Amino acid sequence: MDPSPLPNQAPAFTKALLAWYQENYRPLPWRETPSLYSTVVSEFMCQQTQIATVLPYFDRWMKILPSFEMLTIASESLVIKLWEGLGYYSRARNLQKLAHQWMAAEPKPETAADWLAYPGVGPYTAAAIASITYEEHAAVVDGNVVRILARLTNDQREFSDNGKAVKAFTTLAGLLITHAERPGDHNQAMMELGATICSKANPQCLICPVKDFCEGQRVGNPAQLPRLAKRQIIQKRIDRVFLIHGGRLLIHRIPTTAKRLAGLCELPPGDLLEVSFPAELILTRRRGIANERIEERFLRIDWNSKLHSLITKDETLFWQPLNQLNDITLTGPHRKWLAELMAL
DNA sequence: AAGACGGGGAG
DNA sequence: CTCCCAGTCTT
Repeated sequence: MDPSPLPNQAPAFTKALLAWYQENYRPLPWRETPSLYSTVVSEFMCQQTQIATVLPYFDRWMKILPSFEMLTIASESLVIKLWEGLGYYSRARNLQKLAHQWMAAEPKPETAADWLAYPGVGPYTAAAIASITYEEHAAVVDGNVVRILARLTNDQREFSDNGKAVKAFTTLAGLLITHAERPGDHNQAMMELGATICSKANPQCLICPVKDFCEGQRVGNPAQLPRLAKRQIIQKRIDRVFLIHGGRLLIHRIPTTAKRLAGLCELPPGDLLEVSFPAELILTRRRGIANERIEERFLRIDWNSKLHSLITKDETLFWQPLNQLNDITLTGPHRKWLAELMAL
């Protein structure tokens, strides 16, 4: 006899899930002394970023900017500096805008619908804030939840992208949280389950607290779900210059009007300085950006008068003293690779 | 409905 | 090396 459909078992499901969560949750810093502010900050940082990466950033941020009010007072350059290396810098700018809006708001936003109007807050973050801080029965639907629900229902559909999958499981996620005693913990438990037990690779079905509700586990291959189409990877290559002159390093400040990394600093692109071979190739590094695969080649060039005129003419190029490199905000990889370049 | 947005950890 | 993660915004 087939088991009852999952929605009919929602009360028992959330009960089992919460019981497991209470005994097994990781003591993350934003769970120690929860507040609206710490919840908002952690949710912004965790967008598209793994928890382990976020931890040191979160701790430093909360020490320096412990409240919405402090965040509104801070300079944008400090905010970006604290975000250096996390990526998706619009999150940091949106977070500061949000702080300003929240300070001015009266009455204060509480529901997910209220929060959805704030910059940088989409369906996921709105539900997270409303459930964790205000115990609203709003379900988060992210990659973790999609994976869990696809396996629970043994859903074999193939989704062309993550957005489609999220939409497909939003209704079910909402049904499951309806009867949750503590909606905030229910949502966090779903994410915790996805991060630890119902992981993408090698799910630990034997110790899963909701395996009795899982059609995927009952029928066959939960590890194969969900079925998501993979995206094409684009290959790129860029040459950059590593030039030190008079105790200063040549830096390129990305225009604030740029689409990506606006306002941040980087090692100057070679084409900006009209660098041509032969130049001394001193380091090659690769990195991924979204669906791009970028190879960066670093060239050592010598200072000359032609460069001087180019640099003087271009306002995005400037000299930064070597002992003041921490005063500028570099892109994450360049911050890291600069140490290697200096050692050469 | 697509594409853009950054970076790093895991396997 | 490849994959993809506590998504959102723009076009």
